[in-house]
Amino acid sequence: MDNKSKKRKKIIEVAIKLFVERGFHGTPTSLIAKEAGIATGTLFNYFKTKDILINEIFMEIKLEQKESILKDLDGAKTCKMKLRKIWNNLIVWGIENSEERKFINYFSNSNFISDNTKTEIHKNYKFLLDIFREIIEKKDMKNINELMLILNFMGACIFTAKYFHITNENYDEKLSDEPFERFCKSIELGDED
Amino acid sequence: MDNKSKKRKKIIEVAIKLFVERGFHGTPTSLIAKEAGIATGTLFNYFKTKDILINEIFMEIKLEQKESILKDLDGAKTCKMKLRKIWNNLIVWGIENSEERKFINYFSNSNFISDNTKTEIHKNYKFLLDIFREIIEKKDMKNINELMLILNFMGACIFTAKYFHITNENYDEKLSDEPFERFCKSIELGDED
DNA sequence: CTAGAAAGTGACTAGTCAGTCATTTTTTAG
DNA sequence: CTAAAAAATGACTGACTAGTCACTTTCTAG
Repeated sequence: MDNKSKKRKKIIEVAIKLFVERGFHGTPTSLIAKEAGIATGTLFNYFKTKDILINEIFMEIKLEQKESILKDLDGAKTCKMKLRKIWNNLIVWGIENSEERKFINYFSNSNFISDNTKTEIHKNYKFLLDIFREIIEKKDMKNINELMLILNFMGACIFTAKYFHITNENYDEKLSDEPFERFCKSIELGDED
Repeated sequence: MDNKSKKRKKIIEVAIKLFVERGFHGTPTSLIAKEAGIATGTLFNYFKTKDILINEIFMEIKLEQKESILKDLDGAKTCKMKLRKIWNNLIVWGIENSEERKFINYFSNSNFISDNTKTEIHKNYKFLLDIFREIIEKKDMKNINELMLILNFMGACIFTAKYFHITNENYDEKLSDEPFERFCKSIELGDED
């Protein structure tokens, strides 16, 4: 990686940490620059405004998160295997990228992230819908509410992740599998599906 | 209610809205005062500092939320009836108190809320633990992880609520009951339990 | 080496903010 | 009514901030 990319990465890294710790307006650009080891003016060579900075950070994290979620998904043959892969990938990403996870959690519903950014990300997360549509079709769950089902899955997954954040325990795939199996049981998704 | 309580309530009401819209540091005390129809100095007669203001708001909302969750819980005889009551109460509270819900969602994990406030609230939410301990005992689920079970329930409930926030549909208890029944099925909690 | 381009710098500007306090207005009690 | 207490006011202070820009340093291509 060239010097410029490195510096850019460093800015983003410290900005994530500071924004999570102190909020958007609570974090002076001068402090971000100082922590990144550059002058204030230099920061604005990389990001035109503070608003653009936080939006680009948000976008980049969400795209990285997406890549992590999709990792090794091709190897999963059945729907249940796919869901388990996503489940584990998402939780592990949150544990291994703690600051990024907090950043997303904190700013997802804030007005600092523009509608434009939110729309762009939404497009990039359509893949989740496709996976669930496959399940609904295969299991012939005609009457189920699609969005409700996805939210159920995400809720179960995110709150399982929360368990590991709260307790600070190392990730235990066997323990994490219990709520996953409960979720599958609740929609009668078997190993063969 | 006397004039002082009314004015205090008005300050809290507009502060919630503004904090959600603009963040903590993005909301000047002068603006809060203006929107509440008082002078800046008056605001500080009611709340000694801006920090105290946001912490008191957080505390009051959480206590109101608790009261709502517990409403009519005495009438529920079985464990499942209790859970269903909590489930509905929590979702309805979030729909009827949209700004308060957003405020809690936004600031729960922020550093603007002091550890003191967080600890105090934690004490006030122990009742949830008791209800789940009763279920675990009754259903003889010795090997289940207590915290994980509670988080599963909360996740399912909160993300079902999210469905209604996203779609902006009116609350449909029948639709909401589907994920609730799925949750019960997943832990084999029947109507008789 | 050199000269022009690119990157970096930080003092500075114009504006903002939390909280104060001397003063005014309103309320209360006799 | 009156006088003292309580509540409200808003101009003001000292501190801070996003973003600029004239200047310096570093890099690059010939």
